[in-house]
Amino acid sequence: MSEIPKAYEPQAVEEKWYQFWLDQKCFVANPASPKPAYSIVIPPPNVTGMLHMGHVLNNTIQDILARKARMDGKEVLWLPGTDHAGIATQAVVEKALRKQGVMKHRDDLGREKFLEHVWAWKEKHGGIIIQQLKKLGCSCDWTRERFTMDPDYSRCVQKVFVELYKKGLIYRGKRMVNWDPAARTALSDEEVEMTETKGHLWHLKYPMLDDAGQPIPDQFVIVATTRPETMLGDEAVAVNPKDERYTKLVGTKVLLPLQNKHIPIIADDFVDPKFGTGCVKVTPAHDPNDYAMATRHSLPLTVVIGPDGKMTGEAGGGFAGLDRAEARKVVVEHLEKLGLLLKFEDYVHNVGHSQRSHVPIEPYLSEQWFLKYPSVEAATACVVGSARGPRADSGGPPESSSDQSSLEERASGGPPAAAAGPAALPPMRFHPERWSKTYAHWMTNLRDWCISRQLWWGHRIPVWHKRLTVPNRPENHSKVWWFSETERALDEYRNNVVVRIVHTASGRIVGPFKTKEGMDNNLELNEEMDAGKPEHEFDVFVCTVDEPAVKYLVEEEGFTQDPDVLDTWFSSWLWPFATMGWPEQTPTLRKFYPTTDLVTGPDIIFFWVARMIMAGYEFMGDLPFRNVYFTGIIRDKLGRKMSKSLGNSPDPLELIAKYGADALRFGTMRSAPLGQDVLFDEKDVELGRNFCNKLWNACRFRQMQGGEVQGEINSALLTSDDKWMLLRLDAAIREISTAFAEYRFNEATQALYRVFWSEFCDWYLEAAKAPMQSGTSAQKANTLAVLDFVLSHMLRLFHPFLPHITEELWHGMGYSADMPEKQGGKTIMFAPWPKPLDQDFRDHYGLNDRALAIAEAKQELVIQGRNLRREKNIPANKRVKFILKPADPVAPHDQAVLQLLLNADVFDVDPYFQGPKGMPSVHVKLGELFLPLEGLIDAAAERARLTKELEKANAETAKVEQKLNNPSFVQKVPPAVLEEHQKRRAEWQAKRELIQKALAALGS
RNA sequence: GCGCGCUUAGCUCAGCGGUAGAGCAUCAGUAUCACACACUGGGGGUCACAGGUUCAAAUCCUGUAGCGCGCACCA
Repeated sequence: MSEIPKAYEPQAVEEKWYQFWLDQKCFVANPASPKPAYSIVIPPPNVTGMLHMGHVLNNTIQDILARKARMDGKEVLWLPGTDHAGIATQAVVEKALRKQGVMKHRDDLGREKFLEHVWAWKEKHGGIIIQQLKKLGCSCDWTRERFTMDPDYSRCVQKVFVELYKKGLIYRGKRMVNWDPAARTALSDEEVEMTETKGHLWHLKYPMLDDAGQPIPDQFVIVATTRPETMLGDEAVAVNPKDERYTKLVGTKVLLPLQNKHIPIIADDFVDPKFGTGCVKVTPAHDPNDYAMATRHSLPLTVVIGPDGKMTGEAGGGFAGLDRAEARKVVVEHLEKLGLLLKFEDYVHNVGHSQRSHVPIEPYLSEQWFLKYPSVEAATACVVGSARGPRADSGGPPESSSDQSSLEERASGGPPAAAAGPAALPPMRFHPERWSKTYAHWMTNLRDWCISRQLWWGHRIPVWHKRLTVPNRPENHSKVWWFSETERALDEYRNNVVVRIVHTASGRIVGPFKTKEGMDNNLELNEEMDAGKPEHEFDVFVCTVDEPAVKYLVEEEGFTQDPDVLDTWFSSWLWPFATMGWPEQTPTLRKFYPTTDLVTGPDIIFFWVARMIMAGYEFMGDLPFRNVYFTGIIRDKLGRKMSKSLGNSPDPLELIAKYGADALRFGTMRSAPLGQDVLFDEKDVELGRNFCNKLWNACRFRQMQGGEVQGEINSALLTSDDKWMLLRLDAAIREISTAFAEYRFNEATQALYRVFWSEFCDWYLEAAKAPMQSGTSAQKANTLAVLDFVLSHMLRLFHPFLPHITEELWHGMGYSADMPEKQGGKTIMFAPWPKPLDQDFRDHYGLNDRALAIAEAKQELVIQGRNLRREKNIPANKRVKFILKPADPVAPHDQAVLQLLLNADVFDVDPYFQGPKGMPSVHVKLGELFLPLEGLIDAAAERARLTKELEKANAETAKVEQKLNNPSFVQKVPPAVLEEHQKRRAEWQAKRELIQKALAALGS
C-alpha cells in the first residue's frame, strides 16, 4: 500500500484483483491435481436474466464455500453456466418481437426464423448475468461455462431421452394436463400454484326429461358449480349410487340448457352426497375428475374451451370466440334469463394458477409426453432419515475420486451407495435438515412428469412419427408388411433407434413387431382394435438421435419430428454431470463427481434438486452431491417478497457501485440466518461497507507504526493484552471453522465481526497504543509482531467473505511476502486456512487463564472508570487523575494501558491510599479505583450514585441467595454449578460491603 | 384437512436446562494523531399465552393463539 486513503475505496480495488485472479487462472480447476476435490455446480440462472438479491445470496454462499475449500487445500471446481429457461425466455423474446413489430404471433415467423431471433437475443443478453456474477467476485471456473442449449449439452439431453424411452419410462399419452392458456403449453404439476380465490358457487337448474325426451314441467336437477361456463361441455349429471334421493333418477335424462342437449344422469362413487345438492355436473373435457368419470361411463368429450382459453365452436354460436372469463358472465346471464339460475353465493376456493404467467390453469385433454421417474428408491433412501449434524464428507477423498475403476462400476449401474446396509448413514445431507421431510413426502407421492411443452425454444423431442392406416382385413398384411420393411431398414441403425408402434384409437403399444427370430408379420389385431372402424390407424414412433437414421426416416419414409420441446427441467436435472462431459468418462467427471455441495432455494426442491438426485443415480449410478444447503428467500425489510411490481427489489449492481461487492456480500451474509428467510435492508450493506472501512483503517494504523512485517514473537515480552488477543483469535478460529462445517454462515460473520471489531479494534488495538507510545523498542517490535500475527490470520478468516479487500491488504501489508508462492505468496486465495493455536503454542507463549483474567479485569476497570468519569460529567477529552488501590500488584504495562484507556494524565497505583471522605470510587476485581475531583465534591450526587449501585448489589445478592437457601438446590445441583453460585454470592456480598463502607464514609 | 417453521429489547436475530445477549435504532457526550463509514457512556425485555416436568425453564413436554410456508382438495 504505497498510498493509503483514509477511507477504503472498493471500486478500483475490486476490479484490479478480480482481473488479477482471472489472469493468473486462479479459478481454473485442474482434474489432474493431487489435491482432494471440492466441487459445486452453480444453479444455472436464466440466460436472459438479471442479477437479483436472490442470486447475490446464493452465489455469495457458493463463493464463500469455494474460497474456503481452496484455503483448506482442496482442488476446487465451481462450475458456472446458464439455463435456457424455455417458457420465460420465449415469452420475453415474443414480447420484444411484438413490440418491435417484427411479428404478431410467432406463427408469422415460423419455427426456424423465430428460433433465430431467440438465439440472437441470447447472444445479445445472455452474457449479462455472467458479467454480473463476476462483479460480485464469484470464483467460478469460467473456462467451463456451460449453457443448457450447448450442442454437447443437447446431446446429453437427447441421449437421456432415448435411454428412458427405451426403458419404457417415457411414454406418450392422451391425458388431462395442466394447460397454461397464456403460454399455450402444458405444464407439470409442480408448475401449478394453488391460490385462494374469491369466486361464486352457482346453482344451476337442469330440466328433467320424461321418457319421450320432453321436459317435465317444474322438475329440475340442481347442480352447483364454480365454473358455469363449462356447462356448455357437460355430458352428464352424476349422483352417488347410494344416495336414495336420486337413485330413481339414475338412467333418466336431463336437458342441458343453452346447448339443448339431452344428457344422462349417472351414478358414480366419486360424488359426495353431503356436498351441495349431491348432484354434480360432469364436464369430461375440462375437469380431471369429470374426465375420470367419463372414462368409467364411456361418455363423449366435448371440448368447449380451446388451448387459447377462448370458447370453441362446440360451445355454440353465442359463445364461440369469447374468452373463458367473459363466457362465464354471458352463460350466467343467459341462464338467469331462462330462470335456470337458482342462486349463487360467495365462495372461496383454491384455483390452480400458472407459476409462469399467473393465469388460471385450464385442465386440458391433450397428447403429451410423460416420464415415470427413474431410480426413485435410491434417490429416496439417500436422503430420508438424514440426521441433524455437520456436512456429509466434504472432502471427496482423493483416492476414491481419482479411482477410475470404482467410478466405472458405479456408472455402469451398480448398486447405489444408499443400499449399503441399514447401518450406513445417508450419503446426502440437507441443511437445514428439515427439508428432507418435504423431499421425502414428495418422493413418496410421485406422479408421472409431463415433460413436453408446446414451445419452440428448448430441446426438441427426438422422436419421429408417422401415422399408418391398415385395412381391417387380417389376411391382408400388405400394410402391416410396411412395419417389417421399415424395421428391416432401420435394423442397420438398431443400436441407435427405438421403435414403438401404437394403436391410435386405444393408445395401446402393439409393436415393434421385430422378434429375435425375425419379422413377426402376423400382426394380431385384437377384438378391441377390430371393433368399430373399417380401418385402423397406427402411430409409428421412432426415437433416435442417430443422424443417418433420421435422414432415412424423413427422406425415405416421410416421418416428421415431434413438434414439442422438453420441459426446461428435463435438461437441468442433468446439470451436475452433463456439464462435466458426460457421457464420456472425462477426467473432470472422475475427479469432481459427485459434487460436494449444492446451494439452492427450497422453492426448487422438487423442480430441480429431487430430479437431479434421481438423474444422478440413474445415469451416474451415484448421488450428484453430498450436501444441499437451502438458502432462505430474500424479502424486503417488511417481510414482503421482492418483486418488480412492488419495486422493493434493489439492484445489486447499484449496491455494489455504491458500497462495494465485499460490503454487499458481508451485509447479506450477516443477516441471513440458517434456514430462514432473509429480511434484506440496505442498512445491512452499509454495515458491510463500514466493516470494510474499519478493516482498512486497522491495517492502516498498523502501517503507520512503520517497521517491517514482524515475524518473530518473543514470548518473554508478551503482555496480558497480547495473550488475551491471541486467545480471542484462537477462539474465533475455532468458532468460525465450526460454523463453516455446519453451514452456519451468519454465525461465522457474527464471530468475525466480534473478534475484529469488539475485541481487536476496541480493546487490543487501543491497549497496544501504550507500548507503541512509551515502550522500549523491543516491546514495540513485539507488539508489532503480535499485530501482524493477528491481522494476517484475520485477513485469511475474512477472505471467503471479503475476497477483494483482503487480497488488497494481504499484499499491501506485505503478508504475502513470506509465504510460499502457491500458499499465499501469490494470492491470499491459496493461503492456508488458519488453524486453532495448539497446546505447544499456548504453552510456549504462556496463553493461560491467568493472562485472560488480568486482561478482562483491566477491561472491567476501564469500563467502570469511564462510567465514573461520565457520571461526574467529566468531558471525554479532559485528562484527569485516577488512583488505584490494588488488590494485587499491577504490572507496569497494565498500569500504562489503564492510564491510556482512561485518558488519565496521572494513574497512581497506591496500596495504602486512603480516599478522603466522599471521593468517588468504584470497586472492581483489580481493587478500588478513585477519581479525585478538584474543587467541591457533590456529596449528595455521590450518595445517589452509590445508593443505586447498592440497590443493584442487593438485588443480585438476593437472587443468588434465594437459590442457595433452597435445600434441594444445594443437594441436587452439580458441584460446579453450586461452586459458581457460591462464588457469585461472595463477590456480590463483598461489593455490597465496600459500597456500604463508602456510603458510611460520606456521612449523612 | 395434513405437514413444517416462527413468536426473546423499537427493528433484525442469537441463545435451546444453570447470572437474558449481539448488531442496528435510540438518548447523552466527543473533531483524541487508524477509522465521524468513528469513539465513549447510558436507557430499554415478566423471552406469545396456559398448564406440566425439574432444585432450576427463554431453553424440555402438552395444549392454545397469532403469523408465514409447503402439500392435498368436493363440484
